[in-house]
Amino acid sequence: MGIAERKDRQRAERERRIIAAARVIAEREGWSAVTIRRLADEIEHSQPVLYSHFENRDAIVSAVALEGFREIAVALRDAANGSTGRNAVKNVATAYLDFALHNPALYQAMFILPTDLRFASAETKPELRAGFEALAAVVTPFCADVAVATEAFWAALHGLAELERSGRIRPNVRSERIALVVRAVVASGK
Amino acid sequence: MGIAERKDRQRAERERRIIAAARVIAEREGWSAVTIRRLADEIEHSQPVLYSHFENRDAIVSAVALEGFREIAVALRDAANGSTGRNAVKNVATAYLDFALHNPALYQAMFILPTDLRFASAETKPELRAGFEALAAVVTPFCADVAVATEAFWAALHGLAELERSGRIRPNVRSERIALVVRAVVASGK
DNA sequence: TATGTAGTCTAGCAACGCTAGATTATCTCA
DNA sequence: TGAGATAATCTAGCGTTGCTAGACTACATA
Repeated sequence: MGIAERKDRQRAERERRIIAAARVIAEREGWSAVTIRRLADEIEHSQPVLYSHFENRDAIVSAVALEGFREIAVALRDAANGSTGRNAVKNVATAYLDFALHNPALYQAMFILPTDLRFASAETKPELRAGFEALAAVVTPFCADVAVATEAFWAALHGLAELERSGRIRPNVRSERIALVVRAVVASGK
Repeated sequence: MGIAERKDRQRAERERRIIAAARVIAEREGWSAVTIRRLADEIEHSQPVLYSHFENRDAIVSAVALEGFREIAVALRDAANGSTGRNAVKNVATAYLDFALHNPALYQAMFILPTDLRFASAETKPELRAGFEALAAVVTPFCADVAVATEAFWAALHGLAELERSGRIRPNVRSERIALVVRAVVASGK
């Protein structure tokens, strides 16, 4: 009987719609506009239904964040593809900032809002590793301790994204800052 | 008559107590525990009194953040004092991370939570400039475009602080990452 | 056709930021 | 000194939030 399967499919589809609605509302009106009641309206069900999918509101944010980690990994890999050495570093750095600044709410879910995602440990989900590894890949040719260098590279990019997003550094010299970071990564190698 | 002066003093003292209470609670239990009712209890007044001091809850966070900007400027200047060149860069970088990681709630108010503070423009308050200038001072010997280099240096430090605070990078290799950033700043000069 | 089970909804709790309007304390001036 | 104006403060409550207990409904099994 395919009844159970159909129900499973419908349930999964509903969950997808919750996550998609949360993301759209967050990107359009900010995360404070993403309320349980609003999401319930959006999927045309009552509020308790949301709690049969997610433990609480934070878990919904986490689900959106996870989507973001999958997407940024793809974006970074794409950016690295076809180029090597210094150019690869620059392309990846630029892609990272583009991603962060074009999807501010998504990036916020990934890095700012409280989530239950685990990092930097053995049980870190592969989705969360993928982006890090894309950064590591382009950094590798230039350094001895890849792990440390990648963490520093990542931190620089995250800092640039956050400070620019919150209006603390000048938007019009972004490429100069990127150039500086790229030069630092490349120079640290020799 | 000193009556008006006494009242002004008492009012200022009460405002100080509100800010101090907010900071203590935030540092102990997180910013979500900092509610208007809780602060009103703490200063032994009713809630509306708080709104005679601050426009809304965000303004209280901003006041705490401003305190943080004053303190970090002092910490960075102290760290730079007495050393020069490469050592000064390293001391300031270390002091920045120590400050951020020892006062997580304060740092969060300064950089993460929504506030009405203005940055990177003509009417930026001097308190907000001071820290930036302390960073600029130690970077200056090593670069042509000081403004851009300082922004990048700041971004790297902020990224390191944030990623470590949120458990995304390994705490036990902090000094290696700092060394790398310092090397990058120094190398970018020549 | 009766019974058990999953799924969903209605209704409401406690806590939140914030505020209108009543109340109390303080100052001014005849 | 006492009456009226002004300023400071409080009580009480609005609308909204995340979350949930308990009622209800639809469906599968016997």
